[in-house]
Amino acid sequence: MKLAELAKSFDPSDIERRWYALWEAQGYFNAGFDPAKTEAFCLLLPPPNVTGTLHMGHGFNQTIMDTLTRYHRMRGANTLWQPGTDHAGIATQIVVERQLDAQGVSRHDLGRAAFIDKVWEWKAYSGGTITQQMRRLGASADWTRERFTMDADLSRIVTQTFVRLHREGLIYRGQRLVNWDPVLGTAVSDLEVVSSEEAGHLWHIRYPLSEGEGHLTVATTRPETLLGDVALMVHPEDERYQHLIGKQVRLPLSERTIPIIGDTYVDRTFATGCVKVTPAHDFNDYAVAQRHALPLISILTLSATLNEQAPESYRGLDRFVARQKIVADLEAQGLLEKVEAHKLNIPRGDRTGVVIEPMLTDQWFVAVNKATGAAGDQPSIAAKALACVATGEIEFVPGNWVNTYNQWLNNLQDWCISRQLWWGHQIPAWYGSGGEIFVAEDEATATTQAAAAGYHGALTRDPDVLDTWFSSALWPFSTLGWTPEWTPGSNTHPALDLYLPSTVLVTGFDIIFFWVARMVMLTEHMTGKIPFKHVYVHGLIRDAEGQKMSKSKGNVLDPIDLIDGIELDALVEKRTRGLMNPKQAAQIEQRTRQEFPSGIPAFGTDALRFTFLSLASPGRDIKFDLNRCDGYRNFCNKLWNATRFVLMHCADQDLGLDACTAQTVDAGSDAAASACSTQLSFSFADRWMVSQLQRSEAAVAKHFAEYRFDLIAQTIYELVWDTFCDWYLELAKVQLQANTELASPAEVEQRQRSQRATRRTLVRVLESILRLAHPLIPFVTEELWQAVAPLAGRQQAGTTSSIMQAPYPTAQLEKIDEASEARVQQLKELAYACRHLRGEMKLSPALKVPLILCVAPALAASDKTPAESVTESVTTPADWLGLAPYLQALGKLSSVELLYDAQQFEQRVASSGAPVALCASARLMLQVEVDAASECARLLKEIARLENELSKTQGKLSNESFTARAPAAVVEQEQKRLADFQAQLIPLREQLRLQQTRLQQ
RNA sequence: GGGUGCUUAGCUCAGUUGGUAGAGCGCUAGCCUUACAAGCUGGAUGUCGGCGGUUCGAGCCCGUCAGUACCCACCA
Repeated sequence: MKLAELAKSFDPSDIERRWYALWEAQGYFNAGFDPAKTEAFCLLLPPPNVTGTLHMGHGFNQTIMDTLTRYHRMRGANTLWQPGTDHAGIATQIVVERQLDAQGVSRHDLGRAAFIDKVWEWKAYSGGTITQQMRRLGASADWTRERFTMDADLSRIVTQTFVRLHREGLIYRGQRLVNWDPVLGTAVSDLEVVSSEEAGHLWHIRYPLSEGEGHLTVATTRPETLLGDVALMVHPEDERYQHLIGKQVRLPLSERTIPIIGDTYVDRTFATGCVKVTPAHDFNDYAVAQRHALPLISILTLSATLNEQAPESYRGLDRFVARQKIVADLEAQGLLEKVEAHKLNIPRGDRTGVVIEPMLTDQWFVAVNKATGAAGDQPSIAAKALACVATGEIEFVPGNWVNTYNQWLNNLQDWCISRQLWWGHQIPAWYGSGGEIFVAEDEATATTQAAAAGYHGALTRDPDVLDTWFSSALWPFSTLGWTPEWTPGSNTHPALDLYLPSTVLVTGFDIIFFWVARMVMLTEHMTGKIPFKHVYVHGLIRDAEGQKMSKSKGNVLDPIDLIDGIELDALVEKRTRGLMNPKQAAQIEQRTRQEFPSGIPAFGTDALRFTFLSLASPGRDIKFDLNRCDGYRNFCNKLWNATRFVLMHCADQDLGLDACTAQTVDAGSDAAASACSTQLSFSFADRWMVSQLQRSEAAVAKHFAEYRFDLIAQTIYELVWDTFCDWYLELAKVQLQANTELASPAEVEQRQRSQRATRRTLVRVLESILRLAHPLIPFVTEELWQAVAPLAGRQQAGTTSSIMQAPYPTAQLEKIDEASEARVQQLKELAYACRHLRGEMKLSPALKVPLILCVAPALAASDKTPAESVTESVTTPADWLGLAPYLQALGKLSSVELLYDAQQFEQRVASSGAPVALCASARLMLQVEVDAASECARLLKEIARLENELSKTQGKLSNESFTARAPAAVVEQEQKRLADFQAQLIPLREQLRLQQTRLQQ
């Protein structure tokens, strides 16, 4: 590509789609199976809901995964990013049911088969949305291996796993109290219930004693469940009630009498200290009933209306309607003592928002705490999952998430895996007419099993499906083509051999329980392998105020809108469309218009990705700040324009590549290096740039190893902007200036060799930077690399290779050049001193002024030996002369005059009264007329600053315990500072005296 | 009740063996400087939440208090 083709400004939309399509078509994302490669890197995409759309959390999560994948791929590993989607049983079924509702049809009207067909239709319609959006983010997942949890092969593995676990006694069916969603009509797991504090009441109800006068008063938040009470309970040591234990009370509104029992579960200090026991409708009461062998009386139907166990007048009433009627009836009978306002935690289904009802039902469970092994002598799956982390085989990053993981697994109850839904993996269990249970991979096998057991009647398959997370838990091996016959290393299952365990799981903390722990349990048990080696846990993306993004708050950002930009009206429409509560629309609209008065500009994918990465500090949620996006779009533009600069100076120029190819220099061969030296003459600035590059490369490698994406981004940002653009390009401009006044042919020759070296450094450093940055910002780097790589000898002109196939840069520490670094450091300090002086003097940037630079040792007045400073690394007049042209350019100087005689310098200062700055032992004087008064003020300020520093340092050094106990290097450093401050103060005070004299005249 | 974070410039955040407090954005003064005004150059801005301890020395380590956020468990 020629310079002419690189637009003046960077336009992301133009390049993004083009490159993605090409990468995918070329198969660059495909899993690696190269036996010659020693490393393997594998990532599992946490499968998003197949019918979902991309949100900021996905964008963040996937940017991290893609960055890791691209990094390891370029580093030469066999690489697989395994994508796929989840059938998301409950969520998807709800969506389709709502669509049917809108047409006035229920799923029961359709019937199971027709309903499932409808869901598949919906999946076919909307199933590609999220994976298409992932592509917009640049996600380099191997789409040829994309899986869906309900694919035939994955479903088969689900069944096989279920059957095996059942055979091993680790899956069982039983009647238990489970969380029941009465609207959805299914059980849900503990994790799918969210409790939040809501305003309610505490009803104080009198239970008359069966014998004699009096009553006990019970406080309850759920008066309607009174009909299912089987006892009253008091604390056995409660003196108020002790004597009543063993007596009976009459259950109000019912003909039953129930006993009074004692149990230490009761808190004597809360309410009346007397509790009703309703084991069929409360988890704690259920446990009490088990302890006391009490009966269970369920008074609710599965849709939470009162059933035939309730007195006739209540039957058929909804639980909340029944509550009102019961309270009214109690009041009428004088049994309602009082009603108090009371805040309590209400459990709701996380998908439906419906109040969850503990319900006694038959369900399937995974026995997570049951010993495994044929003889029952092996640890439970939960214990094994704990062990994988305890031994360090699986490592959490950041490490403190281990606590969360351990705590959960240590308190784990059996996992209810059956759901009374239609969309999902149907449970492979068949029932005989007498309740016989046959679990098998298919009906034929079940029939055979039944026959063997002596049952020859009809079989009915269990209508229930499995919890979505059951199939998700198998994802690490089900996506890799697992079969029960797999033995590791047998070459029959190459993907499993290479990619199980995967390298790292990248996830938010919210699914450690849902997914991470369950993957560890089931993958370990089924395959004997851990599912992944590292778990990188990242934070949640929040809005600018730190609020969770949610539809109802109307603060959701769509990553695609940040990439493409969106008009205000469209954004408002999007945020207010389809609200559960349409009343919020006005407020959301107002806030949106206030926050984004002109909509959201298009930042492009690279800027968005860079923003995510630079915000990815460990252990922190992320307040997403659009200003950062803006800044990183500017960064992409900076890189773009730096490339324009390099191309402008290097395209069609002699870069010395013929004698000295990129590869041979990389190899560090002496022969190549000597061939180079005849053509190339690298300046200290060139060597400094190369040296800085090595340091950044080493830093990036370290940060990748530690998953510090924020620091990777920061390192690259600083390398590009500060080091390469702000300094090296400016230095290179000086080196590339056409010098027409060279006298001898030898000087001309030397100039050519030097400029050739500079161009070469420009091109090769830029080319390395592009590769270094590619995993973070893939699109702009690819686009620019196409233009730069041929110049750098990395790519043959006219070929179609990609930066994706180029190797990742690694630091060559032998190229670190401390001497050149010291010289550039000195040059920078001199430039800063000039600029600072100019600023203080309020000189126009357009005005070029002469500089007189005194480099004689000016410390004669000090009896201390000047400690070594960077200045002393430049020793010869020739070196000083070498710095002059750079300083002239960087400091906007018309000329640089060097003085080696301090006295002479001081005379010049005295005669002109010009401002002087200090830079280590060098002194700089700008030859400009200054106002003596303002110069005095400036000097006083500077002297005061130095005196303050000086006294701090003196204080330290006069402290004997400091000099005695601090390390020698630290003491030495303080002594050096002291000397420097003293040395600097001398000329400043002299200068001040001079200016004050002028002022008086 | 149990657990985990966080508190550093106006805002968002870095600060990894304890040794001179940083970045971006914003603010401000000035610049169309031959890659970039999505830019360049200069400047201002901090009792590093409070208190106590360890140490020659603490933003960092320890204790404690306060504020704040989240996770788990739910006293009916």
